[in-house]
Parts: sequence; C-alpha cells; structure tokens
Amino acid sequence: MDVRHQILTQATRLFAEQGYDGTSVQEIADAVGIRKPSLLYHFRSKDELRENVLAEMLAHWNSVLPGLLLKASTEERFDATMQALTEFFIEDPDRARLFLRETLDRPEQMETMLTAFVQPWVELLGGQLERAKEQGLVRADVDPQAYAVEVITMAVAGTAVIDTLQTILPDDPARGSTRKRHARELIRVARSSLYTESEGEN
Amino acid sequence: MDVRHQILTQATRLFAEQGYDGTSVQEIADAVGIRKPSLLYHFRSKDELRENVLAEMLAHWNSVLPGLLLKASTEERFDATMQALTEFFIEDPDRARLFLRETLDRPEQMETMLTAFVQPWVELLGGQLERAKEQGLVRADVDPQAYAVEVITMAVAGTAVIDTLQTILPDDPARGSTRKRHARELIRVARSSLYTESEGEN
DNA sequence: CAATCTCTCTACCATTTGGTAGACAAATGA
DNA sequence: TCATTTGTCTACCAAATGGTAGAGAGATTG
Repeated sequence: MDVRHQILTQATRLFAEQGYDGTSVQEIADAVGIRKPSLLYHFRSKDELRENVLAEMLAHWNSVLPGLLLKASTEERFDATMQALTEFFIEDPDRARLFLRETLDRPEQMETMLTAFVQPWVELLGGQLERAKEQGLVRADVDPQAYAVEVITMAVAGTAVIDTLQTILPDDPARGSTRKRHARELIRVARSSLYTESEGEN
Repeated sequence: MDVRHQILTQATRLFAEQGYDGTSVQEIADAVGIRKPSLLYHFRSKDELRENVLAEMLAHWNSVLPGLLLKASTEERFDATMQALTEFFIEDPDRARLFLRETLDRPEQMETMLTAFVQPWVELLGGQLERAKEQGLVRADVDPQAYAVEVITMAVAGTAVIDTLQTILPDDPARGSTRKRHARELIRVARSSLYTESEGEN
C-alpha cells in the first residue's frame, strides 16, 4: 500500500516537471526504486497511472471547496476562495503545473472535468457577483464569469511558471520573495479590478 | 525553400497541440506530405527543428515590440503594449500554447530567453509605472514588476487555454464570443487594477 | 556536355517505449 | 500444515522512436 502511494507521489512530480509524454514508466519506477513490472502490477497501464494521479489531486481540492461556499458575505466568500485557491497551488506548484499540462494535452477530457467540478461554482459565484453589482459593491463593467476565468487562469498559470519567471523580477528585498510577491500582487489585482472603489480598500 | 517553411508551420502547430515529446518527426513529415529523411535534410535533428520553431516566433514578436516603446504617454504606451500583447497571442493561440509549453518543459532555457528579451522591457515599464505612481496616476499599492508578470501570464496562459475553458463560460450572446469576452475582461482587469479611479475610467 | 548541387527517396539501425509471461518468495488464512 | 494470495522480480516482445547511408532524379553551372 505504501508503494502505491510512493508511485503516485513520484509520478505526480515527474509528470508535472516533464509532462506525461516526457516521462517514461521506467523513470518513475527508478525514482521509486522498483522494477518496471512491479509498478505495472499496481497500475495496469501508464494511462491508468495518469488517471489516478489526477484523481488524487482532484480529491484533495474537492475536500476543501465545499466549506468555502458556506461563508457568509460575498466579500468573505470571495476572499476565502481566493485564499484557498492560491494556497492550494502555491503550497505545491506541481499541482498547478500538472493541471496546466493536462489542460494543454487533453483539452476534451479537461472540458468534462471542468464542467463537472468548476463550472457550477463559477456560475454560482457569477450570480453572486451579478447581485453585488446591482448593489453597487462590484464594478458595473465586470463580466462575472469571464472575470472568474481570468482569475483562475492567473492563479494556476502564475504559480506554475513563477519560479521560471522570477528572472524578470529583479530582486527587491523590501518586497519579499518572488513567490510572496506573486501571491500578493495576484490577490491585489483580483480584488482591485472587482470591487468599486469604496469597497475595495482596507 | 517552401518546404522548409511548411515544416516550420506544421511543427509549430503540432508542438503547440501535443507538445514536443508528444509529437514525432514522422507525424510532422506526414502532415507536410514528405518522408522523414526529407524533413531531416532540412533540419538535422528534432531538436534543431524545435529551436527554429521558437526562433521564428520570437522574430515575429521582436519585429512588433520596438515600435510600442516609442509611444508618447505612459497610458498610451501601456494600452498599445497590452493591445499588441493580446493581439499577438489571440491572433494565433498556438503561439501562446507553444510559449507556455516551452516554459514548462525547458525552464532554464526559457530563463535565458526571458532575461534577454522580456526582462529589459519589464524593467523599463516598471520604472515608468513607478514614476506614474508618484504622480498619482497609478495606484499606490501596485508592485510594478510583479504586476507586469501577472498581466503577461494572464495574457499568455489565458489565450492558451481559453478554448478549453469556454465550457465554464455559459453562452451569453449579449457579451459576444468566448474569445472576445476573454480579451475584453483581460484588458479591463489589467487597466482597472493599475490606474487610480480618476484615471482608469473612459 | 559533364560535373556538381539540391532535394527526396528506400532501406536500414540501435535504442527506448509500454506492456506481458511466468518464476519465485513471503505473507495470509483455512 | 497446506493452499492461495500478494507482490516483486528476470526475461522477453512488438512497435515506435530519432537518426543514418546512400541511391537517384532534376535542376544549375562550369
């Protein structure tokens, strides 16, 4: 049972780093310290391994999400979700890279996954923002669903590539580490482009 | 000479769609309608082909960029650059996908490329924003370089995956096509999170 | 015309790929 | 105790991979 988990861990890491096609079963087996047929005893094919890696990540995220939607106010809910979203990926950038790679490699499969897991939530959030707009809390020119998509993209992709992009962020000790700066600016951009001026400040 | 260009075109398409490792030389040759050794006559290895594909894209971008920096005002320059950036990728999403994949697959190589091509410009733009901040045109809490990175990420990654993510954007004829909505919201988010309220509206 | 150059081809090659067969040892359970 | 299950291994396999050798057709040039 422990071996199975080790395989998943190493596969996640290698798929995220080198992609599915760029990683051989042999390589994963080596990383775990077993022979290839031993690995294929636990997962009948490379493809089945991939599916399990993905399922594991999704399960993790699914255990966090429901709680977020129970928050009281729009703003509280938004902040909590943004926080959780960025933390989930920043905590382990491999997740972001894997997610991004799967979206590029298997768009159709990702579409069904997104429809099942993300779309209902975007629609819910979209409706709430629509109502907040009427109350003047949220800017009038926001396209709620499109906004949600932009923010998710920024969070996922930003985290996936931030370590590479840090080259173009000249060191500025006063502002903290590159990752911190990324996380802070991401949230600032998301907030300040959403709320009307009177609400966005604090 | 025409064949060479056809190879580059098909390779760009296939690398963007399936990734470098997910695309065989055979497949590219088939797409062009020649045999594998004929392809390898024009490009001595798969790797050399990859480099040329990348160089071609970079050349295209480099021919556009210099003009943008000659714009008069900060705001004009910013708008023109954002426009060009989004257009460049939206015009052909394969460029965005290719760029993203290379960043994931070969981060070190991408770092040197970014240092050479993108970093000077980010630094320049950063300085300008810093000055605009002092004049009160730009929000006080902006981290200029980090902001630039976020916006670039959003533009590139957003365009790369928008066709997949459209599933979670329920059709809304009043707002136009998915790509249009993405482009519009991207620019809105970028602008409204940058300028102080008095400047950002028009 | 003869020689060279450009380009495409067929035929091949070593290596790596995902995957299988089946032997064997240790644990498990009746 | 004996049979079965669980898990790991060695030895293999067919197919696909990136790449090479070298023949030959067509155009170019001395």
